[in-house]
Parts: sequence; C-alpha cells; structure tokens
Amino acid sequence: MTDTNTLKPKYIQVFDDLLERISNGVFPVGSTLPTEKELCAEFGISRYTVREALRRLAERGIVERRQGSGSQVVAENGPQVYSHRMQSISELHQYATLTKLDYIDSKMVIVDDEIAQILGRPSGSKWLQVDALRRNPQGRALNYTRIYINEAFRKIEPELHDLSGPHYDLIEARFGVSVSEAVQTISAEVFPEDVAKALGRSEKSWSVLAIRRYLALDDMPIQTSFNWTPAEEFSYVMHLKRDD
Amino acid sequence: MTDTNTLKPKYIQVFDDLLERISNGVFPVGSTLPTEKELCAEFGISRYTVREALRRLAERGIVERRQGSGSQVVAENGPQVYSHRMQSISELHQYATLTKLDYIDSKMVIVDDEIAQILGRPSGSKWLQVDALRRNPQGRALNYTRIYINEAFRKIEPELHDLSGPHYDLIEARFGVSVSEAVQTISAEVFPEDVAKALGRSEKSWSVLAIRRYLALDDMPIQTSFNWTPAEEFSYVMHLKRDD
DNA sequence: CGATATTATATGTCCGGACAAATAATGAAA
DNA sequence: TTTCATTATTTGTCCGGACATATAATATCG
Repeated sequence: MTDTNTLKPKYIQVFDDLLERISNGVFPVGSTLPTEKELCAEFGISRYTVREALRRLAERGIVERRQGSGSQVVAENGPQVYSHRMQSISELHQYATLTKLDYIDSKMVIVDDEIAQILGRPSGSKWLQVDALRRNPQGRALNYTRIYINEAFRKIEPELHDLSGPHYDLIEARFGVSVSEAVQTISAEVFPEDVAKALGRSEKSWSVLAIRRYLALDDMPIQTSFNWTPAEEFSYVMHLKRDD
Repeated sequence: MTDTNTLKPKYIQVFDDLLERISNGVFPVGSTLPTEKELCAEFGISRYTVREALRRLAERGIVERRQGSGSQVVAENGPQVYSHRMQSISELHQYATLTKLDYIDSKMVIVDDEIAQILGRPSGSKWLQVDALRRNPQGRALNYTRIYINEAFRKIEPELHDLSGPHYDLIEARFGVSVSEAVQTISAEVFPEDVAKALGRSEKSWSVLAIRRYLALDDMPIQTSFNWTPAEEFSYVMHLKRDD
C-alpha cells in the first residue's frame, strides 16, 4: 500500500478503495468483484488482508460472498444507517406494563376485501376475530382492540381469557410459529360506531388507529390487531440511533 | 476438537462453548475471558481459530476486546432482537419525495418552559424558529412545520429559502455537526389556532403532531421540528424485523 | 443436443509465524 | 509513598501456506 495512507490498516484502505469503485460504478450492483487472488495481485497484499476487506463489505451488506463463485455486489451502500431497536416485539405497542385485555367477544369471521388486504390474505378468508378493551389497573378503558388471528391457529381460542401475555407468544408455544417481522401503521380516523360505543365516546370523536401485523417467515400472517385509542390520549415514541 | 462435533467449524464450536459458559455464569458479565493464548492451549487450536470465535462474540455485543488487556464480557446475550432500520434519517418523516417547504417566517425566539423541555434546553434559551408549509408538487399544503434550530447554528438562516434538503444536512455541511440520534413522538391534538388558519382548517379540527428531535453526540440538540398534519391525512408505517 | 462426469476455480477453514500497538505489571528513582 | 520508566503481556495487523468445500467451466457419453 502507498505510504500516504500509512495511518490506516491496509484492509481498511482496500475496503475504502473497493467501496469507492462500487459507488462510482466501476463495480455496479449485480457485478462480480475481482477474485481474492486478483485483488492480492492488484494491491500486492496477502490473501488474509484481502479477505478482511471483503468481510467488512459483506458485513455491511454491500457484497455477498459465495464459495466457488466469488463476491457479488448487491448494494451500493450499507443498507442501514439508523435503527430503532427493541429487545422484544411487545415493545412495539408501548402500553404500560400492567394493562390487561378485557375480552368482549371472539368468533370466526369471513373478512371483506378491505380488511383482507390489510391482513395479507385473499378476500373471503377466515379469521378468528377477538374483540377486547384494554384496561389499566384501575379498570379504566384505554383503547379498543380487534385482533384477527390466522385460522390455522384458532385452537387457541379456549385459552384466550386466561392469557396474560401477547397472543403471538401463545401461538408460538402451541404451534412453534414465531414472529419474524412486524409492521405497524399509525393513522387517525373518526371512531367506528361500535368502537366509540364500547369506549363510551361520542360518534364523531377522533381516534388514532394503530394496526399491527405480526408475520412469520415467508410473510405468513400470524395475527393482525387494530387498536383504536382516543386521539388526545395517544402518544408514541421512536428512538433512532446511528449504527456506528 | 472432538469428533462428535465435526459438522461445525471449530470456531463455531468454540463460540458455542464460550457462549454457554457466559450464559451459565462461568464467565459472568464484567469478567475477563481467558486470553487468546490460553484458549489456544485449552482447545488445542490455532490463534486464528480462537480469534474467529472471539470476533463473533464481539460482533454480537457479548464481548468487548481491547488490545493489551483482553476480552471483557459485557452482556449475556446479544442486545437486540428486533429492529426498524433506515438508510437515511430523512426516512423518519415519510414524506413523498417531491414535497417542498414553503417558508412563512423565521426569527430568533426565546422559548417557554413547555417548549424548552421538549427541545432539551433550559427555559429561556434562544432558538431560530422557522415556520413553513409543506407542499406537494401541485402546490397543495400537506402539513405545517415549525422548526427550532439550535442558536449555535443560526447563521444558516440566509440559506434557508434556497434549501432543497433537510436543515440538518446544511448544518452538517456548514458546522460539521451530524445527527447521531433522532427521537420522534407521534400524538394527536386539536390544531393550534395559527396552524389551523395557515392550513385553512377550522379551529376545532384534529391533527396528528409529529415532533422530531435531532441530536448530535452527547445528546446535544441540533434542531427539533413540530409537524401538524390533518388527522385524516396522516399515516405512518414501521417495519420491525428480527435480527438473525 | 442434452445429460452427466471430470476438472478448474473461487471462497471457507485452519495452521504457524512475525511484528506493531495498546495496556498492565513491575522496578527504579525522587 | 508517589511518580515515572521499563518490561511483560495481550490483542491487532499482516504474511505465507495447506486442505476442504462449493460452484463454474469443460469434457465426455448416450
């Protein structure tokens, strides 16, 4: 390596060099990088040092390496810059710890087009619909929640009323299917009539609707919950930190 | 290594072995792992192989390695389970790409207790307050934004009206201070009177308020923006994926 | 020509070694 | 006893090598 860069390890210099060539199109996304052997020759360094540079590119998700076939460029920049991290998926809803669900109703339903689209299944699909009020320890209703549970897991219904934790934990315990991804959508709307009534709100009052989809591998929907909270009572915080 | 484990690379076996000893208390959080040299002797393997195992522990955040002093156990398990990741902090607000800010006003202000607390500075602190409407390409107003920019960066004011990107990018370019963390709070409230007026909404109508704080290192506030969006027009999506 | 076998290639695992840099421990001087 | 210098230790950088494994390319066979 050149003396003008002696403050950095060689593998960082090679990493930087390759990264620059990737970002300015010499090695565009979809292309194959030179082999380890070729890079050793080009930079006049050992294979170990080349591999350290390539490993860092792979860790950043910029390159994918495959034994026998080489290193493919799969992205121009590291995919992640900022992240919001949780130790448990249950942090997604940000309820105080001691709230509990007061069950109103559960039944098998066939959902219409609009709901089916949100649930990620065809129109006409069947779901176990569970309605409940979430209450704080003093018994006050905080919000209304309607959960659609994938038909495949409907056998958990008898256990619902004794449930202290989230439904997806019970589904995982009973069926071995775990949440691999969750999608939350926050929007605002006027309370649906039945929800307003259950919460003792007037018909035209505003709510914040948080829809939370819980997916297993291959985007298989486990359950989706619709949560209506009175607008003035809703608050949600996200912390994004830079990945260094 | 023993023959009963020949399906796994040696370094994975050592990684697994150390991980088990960490989780069952042989090497508790706060303790120091055996040196590389000791591990080589214990497992009868090369230093390279030991280092690969230790590197994986370090990548998982379980161990911190320090030249000259060894490997300290800092956590029992990998710290994060689910994460929502963004390539750019500007993804935090989820505006369509082609919206632009239509500036209404900018001035130095002294903020009261309530705002100061949100901004993370003492009451009475000075801020460059910038008010604007965000418009889509057709010119329709989407929301009202009020930005409080740290007094230390007020010299960017003359450049605001020509600005096409986010303020914090300009601050980074001019002052070399970059966003290391962002905090977004989403809640709902009736529109403030002046905001409702500017957006042509009635006084009692609902908005969703997204407050976004942009912090540099050591929690130094760079800027904070308050964004009022008509309730029925607000929607926000988060994707959480499990870190594998 | 298509399918299968063989060979070549490219990355993965692992070894041993040497020197550099950061930290800890020990010894000497004030 | 405290401070500073020296030595020892520990991890980091980098070299060279060998064999294993997965994939790609080429050759052979039906």
